[in-house]
Amino acid sequence: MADNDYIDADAAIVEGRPPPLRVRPLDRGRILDAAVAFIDENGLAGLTMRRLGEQLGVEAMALYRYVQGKEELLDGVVEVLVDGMRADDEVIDAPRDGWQDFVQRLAHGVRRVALAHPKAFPLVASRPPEAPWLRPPLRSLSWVEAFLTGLHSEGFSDAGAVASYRAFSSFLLGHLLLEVSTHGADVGPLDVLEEDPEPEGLADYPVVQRLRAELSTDTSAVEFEEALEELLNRMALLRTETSEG
Amino acid sequence: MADNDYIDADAAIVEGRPPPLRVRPLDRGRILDAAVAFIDENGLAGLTMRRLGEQLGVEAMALYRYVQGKEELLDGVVEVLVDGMRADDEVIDAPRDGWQDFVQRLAHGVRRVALAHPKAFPLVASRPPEAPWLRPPLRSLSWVEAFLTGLHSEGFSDAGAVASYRAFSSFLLGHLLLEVSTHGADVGPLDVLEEDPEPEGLADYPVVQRLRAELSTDTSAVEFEEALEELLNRMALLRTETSEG
DNA sequence: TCGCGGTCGTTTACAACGTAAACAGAACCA
DNA sequence: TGGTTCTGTTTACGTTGTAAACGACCGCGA
Repeated sequence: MADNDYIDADAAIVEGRPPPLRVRPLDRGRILDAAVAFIDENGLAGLTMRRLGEQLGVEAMALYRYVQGKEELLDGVVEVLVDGMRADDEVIDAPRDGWQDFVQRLAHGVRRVALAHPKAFPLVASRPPEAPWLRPPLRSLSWVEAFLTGLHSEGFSDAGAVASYRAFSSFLLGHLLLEVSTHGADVGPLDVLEEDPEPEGLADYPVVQRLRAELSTDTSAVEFEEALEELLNRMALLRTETSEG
Repeated sequence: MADNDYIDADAAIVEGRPPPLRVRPLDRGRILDAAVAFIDENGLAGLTMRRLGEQLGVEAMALYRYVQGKEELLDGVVEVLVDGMRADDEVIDAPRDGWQDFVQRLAHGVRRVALAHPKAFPLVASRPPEAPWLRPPLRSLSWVEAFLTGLHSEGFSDAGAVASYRAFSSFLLGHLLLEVSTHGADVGPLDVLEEDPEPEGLADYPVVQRLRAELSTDTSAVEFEEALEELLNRMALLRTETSEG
């Protein structure tokens, strides 16, 4: 497509303008961001090397200079999301108002990203971890380091910190995937989610039919907070344990 | 491929044998079972209409008489798994030794399937639910009906039963996906998981490096039981609540 | 016995995909 | 100026999901 939309670099130079470098040099970061945006809009299944290139004004093969292939591109998307979980308003790398506040801020950072990218978040959960000591969704070394160091500095034992890491992981995974799954998760090629679905097949399931409204209402926000509170209670127990199991 | 490996039906009939119907008539159930087996062996990414047909001794297009397409096939796989969660030794459709035992048996039924099919289980978690009142992983009407009815018969209020359903769902999702993700989840085309990975990049992450062994050890079995116990405690509170939030 | 629709699987075909390899223009450094 | 490098394009190939036409077998009524 790009055939003569190059900028005349020579003309620019003689006029004293800074060299415009064509249109824009393209780099791994831009590609990854574009991929996230694409998934947000079109769903994971719609992501294609060719279409992603098109969105960047470039041919598909151009991407291969910055990512090894599609698999690595998806890993990069996960990387972007995981890193994005920390870039909150403030730095949240270390506890400042106690470990409970620390953990709360981390949890909300993760949730914010999950809700911002509901169609991409399942990737964070389902891609195989790159090391056995990294579990989704906190699957980056710096994340885990920050988490363990933070708890450690607040009086957690090694075992208590590790146990907390696991409890925190499964808490986030369960609640956020559930929340995100109601709000357009995986989604096939191009799916049209019908709004108010079949009231027919429910005949054999009277209880579901009766509680259909309650089951459909989205209470995930308060549930998240309540469950987070419980997690903190559990972690408080882990903190004061001397031995462990 | 099948060109003359048809059985001579006439010869069979004159000899009094039952009509052999070629080799085997192929049906939706066999296709779905084969798909599950295929994912177990080769991973989700390796599943292909052609390869699945090949495994069934049939051309790819033959499958299209029983499933609409690949999307519907994957939905069928989820269906098989979800149904398989109930087919335990005993029927677990109703409480018999109290609701706690009931919930425990359900949980272990789900866990058994997740561990039996670690590469397929993420499908149960990440496919979009077919109705807003069904949440993964208990995403079938009969499952939810059994769950709610069971709790209801044990003294749970409507709101308490629904809240329990949600807590149960996110509990299962979190713990089982975490467990399964360490044991070969999504996995790309054909991936060779290295065993003992890079000890190099850990230089900047001393705490992770020091706790690397603890982080890698698999304690999911006991964690599952402990967290299940906590869930039961939470549900016990839900049961005795008169009003709700 | 004949034929005739129905069922089941195959064959052929095509657009779209991921990606290797060769290429071409711009940028840079001598 | 003339390579060398950097960046994106072009071309090409094998694989995928799937529509459409086809053909072999079955069971049937005449």
